Amino acid sequence: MEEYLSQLNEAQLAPTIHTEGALMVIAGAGSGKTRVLTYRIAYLMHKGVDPFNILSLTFTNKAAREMKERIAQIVGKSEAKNLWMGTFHSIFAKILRFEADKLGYPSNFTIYDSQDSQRLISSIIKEMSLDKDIYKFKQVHSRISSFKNSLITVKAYFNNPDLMEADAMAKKPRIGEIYQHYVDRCFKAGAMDFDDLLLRTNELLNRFPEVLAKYQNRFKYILVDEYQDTNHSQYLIVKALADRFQNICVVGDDAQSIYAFRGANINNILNFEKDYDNVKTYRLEQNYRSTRNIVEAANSIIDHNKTKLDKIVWTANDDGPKIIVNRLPTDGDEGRYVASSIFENQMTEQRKASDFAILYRTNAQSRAMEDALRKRGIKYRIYGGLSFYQRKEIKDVLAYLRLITNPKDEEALKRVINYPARGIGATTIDKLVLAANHYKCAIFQVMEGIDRIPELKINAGTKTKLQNFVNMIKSFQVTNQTADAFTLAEEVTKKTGLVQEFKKDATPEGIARIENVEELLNGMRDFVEGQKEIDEATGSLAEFLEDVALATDLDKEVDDEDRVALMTIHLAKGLEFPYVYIVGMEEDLFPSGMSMNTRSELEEERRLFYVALTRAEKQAYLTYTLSRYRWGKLIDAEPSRFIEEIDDKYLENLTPIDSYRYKSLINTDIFGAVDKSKLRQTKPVSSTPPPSHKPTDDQLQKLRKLRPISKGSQKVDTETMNKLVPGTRVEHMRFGIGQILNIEGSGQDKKAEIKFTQGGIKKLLLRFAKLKVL
DNA sequence: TCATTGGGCTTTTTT
DNA sequence: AGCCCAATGA
Repeated sequence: MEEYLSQLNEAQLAPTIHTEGALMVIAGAGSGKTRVLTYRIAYLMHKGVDPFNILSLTFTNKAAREMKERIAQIVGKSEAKNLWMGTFHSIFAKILRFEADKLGYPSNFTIYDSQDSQRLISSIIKEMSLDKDIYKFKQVHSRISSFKNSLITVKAYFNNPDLMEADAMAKKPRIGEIYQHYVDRCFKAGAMDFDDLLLRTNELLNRFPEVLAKYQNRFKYILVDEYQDTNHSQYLIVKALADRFQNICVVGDDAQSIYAFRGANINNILNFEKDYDNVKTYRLEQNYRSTRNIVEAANSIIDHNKTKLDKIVWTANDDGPKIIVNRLPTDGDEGRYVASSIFENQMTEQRKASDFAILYRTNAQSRAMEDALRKRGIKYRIYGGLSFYQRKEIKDVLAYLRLITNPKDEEALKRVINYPARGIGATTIDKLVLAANHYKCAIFQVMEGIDRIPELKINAGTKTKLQNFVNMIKSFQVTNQTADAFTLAEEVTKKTGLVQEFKKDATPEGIARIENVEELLNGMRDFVEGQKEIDEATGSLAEFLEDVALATDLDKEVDDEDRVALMTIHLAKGLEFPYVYIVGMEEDLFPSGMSMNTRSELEEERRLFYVALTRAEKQAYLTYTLSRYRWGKLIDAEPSRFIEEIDDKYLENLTPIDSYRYKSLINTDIFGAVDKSKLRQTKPVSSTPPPSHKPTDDQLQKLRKLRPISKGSQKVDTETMNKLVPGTRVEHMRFGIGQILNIEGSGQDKKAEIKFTQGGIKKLLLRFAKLKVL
């Protein structure tokens, strides 16, 4: 047996060497699933499987890179580099580039990021003269995105009366038309958005049996990490590719499913056993990462969820310190507390800055943390938020580069055609767009043939300006034939006047902008150098742009500087830190006010909390405030229900509970009044205590049986609930005024279907919806 | 056509 | 409080 396999425990070894057939690995937090995936691939290769035949889909590019490095250490670099390993988006973007002509796309198609998509949708809404207050571009985008992720094409949409009716009821009857225009415009621009990378892959595999066969035969072994976060579109791709050999291994943890909001379907993992023949399921339940206190506290949280797979996470680690809970007056104080606590731990425990992470629910919370850390002189790095490649100045440079590789790219064109200002104004652009729509071609093509379209009525001066622009781009295209990406980019920033434009601004921000552009150019130089080492890569501009489009903030190489990490909980998935501070543990923030209306949304927030807590190896801190700045205003806050849900024995409260402030929405009746007699009622009923050492199989069986499925502990005043009958007019905090159409379910699960004057029909769980009878 | 200003909107999370 | 966009005047 290979030496590396001895590093695995029994539970990890079994799925690692089970190479044939379909298997599912349910892996608790910190149970070593990455190790299983890595060694499994190494093992396959040792058994003689060609790396070309292995497809491994990961959640981030960083995870892929790290796994590849690890595998390279075991099987050798030259073998490992042939593995197909990456995110769904990056792997299938490569395949789509190769097969693009079959779908009528150019192989150098652009990838639109969310901002590009939203700008395009915005302009479509404007061109259709629709009310932008009703058709909000972000909402429309997310609606279209969800269609695409469910494989609902424009045609399918118009064939589905339910969907159309739902949009009509929401006062947005023209969503379908917007969708139609959006798809057409993307296609015409030679652009795919993020969702297209999956949708078009499905199209490719469905429409072309020979292509399907080719990739089925190629990918004899398929591995999917974070399977619980795959959406329907991804699910179908995997299913199609695995169909022939059925050598598929999916790894996931239903308790860490946190992407339902972008279409992830938890049923993919819950139903895996039905999808393939003879599925073998393995469980990794021993946590190696965290102290027992943290593991058990996390278990006590997830116990509140109804929908979950049977799984008991335990650890042999020490108890460790309790989770510290602290209440602070404001968000500023919260930041100062966290900063000084980090400072203290650094001193007393001799810890590096990189041993600490501050996790929050929303990016907006980072500011208070930053300020405090900066004042204390603690180095930090913020991940996510406005990522490097989303900054305006970077996008400006990239837009020129995009336009050079794909002149049809409409969003890139509109971004730079008059930046820096060259006298091509909105009127002219509108005319061009109109003509492009009319002739069903790209704007750039209209500009090239401007002399042949006299009806445009563009005056001679403007015409010259347009021609100069076209010629400039064309000359860059010539350069692109011979020069590498870095050389070209340098020329572009100079000749377009971008550099001069940026230099006009001498403010600190302006200087930072120039530095960012320099950093981008340096990054391109590194890229060109790096690509020379890879066989298939050409170091072309197109390749660089693809990497950039699909890069996440986590992927960016950083100097090895020792810094505290600040990020959202979503971004922290898969990472671990000795010390973790989870800040903003307040109702309406975490759980988010947007996610408290249905049980499933609330359960997702709870899983998010579970993810946050299980990032901690040694010590976790939870903080909340009494009031915090939101939307520029100081507003009152109350502690998150999630704090209450953890059994007290795992917590050390630095600020004992002040009973009148400590009210949770659960205890608030539907009229908003607080029933003080019920204040402490939601303390978790002590369930079967989690085992403190490795349980025997017998014990595990028993625990699984005893495990309560639902708590159903909150009582709601039935009398007030009974007032809510169909026809009642009610007011909701967020959705405004509406009328109850229907009531369903009973007791704790009673739901009302409500038609709101604005925002359409919503189904709300009465226990959580703060409804006022009118 | 361009620059400035004021108003409105934002905050859920991301490939 | 900050960002983006639209309206306004030069």
